[in-house]
Amino acid sequence: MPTTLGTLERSVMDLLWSTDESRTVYELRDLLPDPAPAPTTLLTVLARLEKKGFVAAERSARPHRYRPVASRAEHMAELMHDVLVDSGDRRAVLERFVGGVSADDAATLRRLLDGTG
Amino acid sequence: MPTTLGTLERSVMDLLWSTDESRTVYELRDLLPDPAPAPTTLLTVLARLEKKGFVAAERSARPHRYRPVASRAEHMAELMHDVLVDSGDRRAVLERFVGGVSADDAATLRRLLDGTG
DNA sequence: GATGCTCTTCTACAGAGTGTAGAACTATTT
DNA sequence: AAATAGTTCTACACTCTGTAGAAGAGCATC
Repeated sequence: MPTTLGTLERSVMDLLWSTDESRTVYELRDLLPDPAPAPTTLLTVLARLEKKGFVAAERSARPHRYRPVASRAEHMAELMHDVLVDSGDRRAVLERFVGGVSADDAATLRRLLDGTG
Repeated sequence: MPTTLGTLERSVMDLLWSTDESRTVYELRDLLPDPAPAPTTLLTVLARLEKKGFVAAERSARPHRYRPVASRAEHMAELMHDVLVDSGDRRAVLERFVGGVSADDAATLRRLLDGTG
């Protein structure tokens, strides 16, 4: 099973991540740009996202409600960790990584590492 | 065009990344675990990797020689940057990221940010 | 320079993942 | 019970990847 997201899957996750509320298929459809996919399409996509562990469904509510399992930040940080893990040489990668971030990001990193974050 | 790598594509990149020498299809075939793919299979994969910008081919040599365009560390750092870029909230992601790395990695990060690297 | 050998490109196909949604089914409301 | 709203099942097309044979191109030797 892939851990990556297709374009529609990603759009749906972005919508789910953008609020603390859970969403129904019909709400999602209204939030997606024209031409919005059919509700059945979204339900298929949500079922797949659920199988992949990205969303949880609330099936007691009648239009079922969906919410992300992890926040966007959690997910993104996890992706970065995954990359680091199978990168081979962590130090070399971190060096390149730090060398490539903006001054702002570097400052943020310093604060976070200091616990002054 | 996807920027991700399939399993064989990744195996080939790992081999190319593991040395400074360029490699021919036949060398790669010998380095891959049994049962090794046919040379034509590897040539197809290498052509795709070239199109994706991962490898450069030296076509003057007669068994063509292939080398990675970027080092493994460069590639991995770039992946991490990519994630950060489309993560929405950089600070939140960095916070999660830093919070999740090992003590060793945190120390490495501090050194790199200090320039004591 | 014709013949064979080596190597590359072309073409093809199968399997997985994703976007897409109708048809069939289930639950709710009136 | 009938109508409506919502969900699941099934299906198909397209892309990506792994796979490699067939056909073509370049090279070495007689």
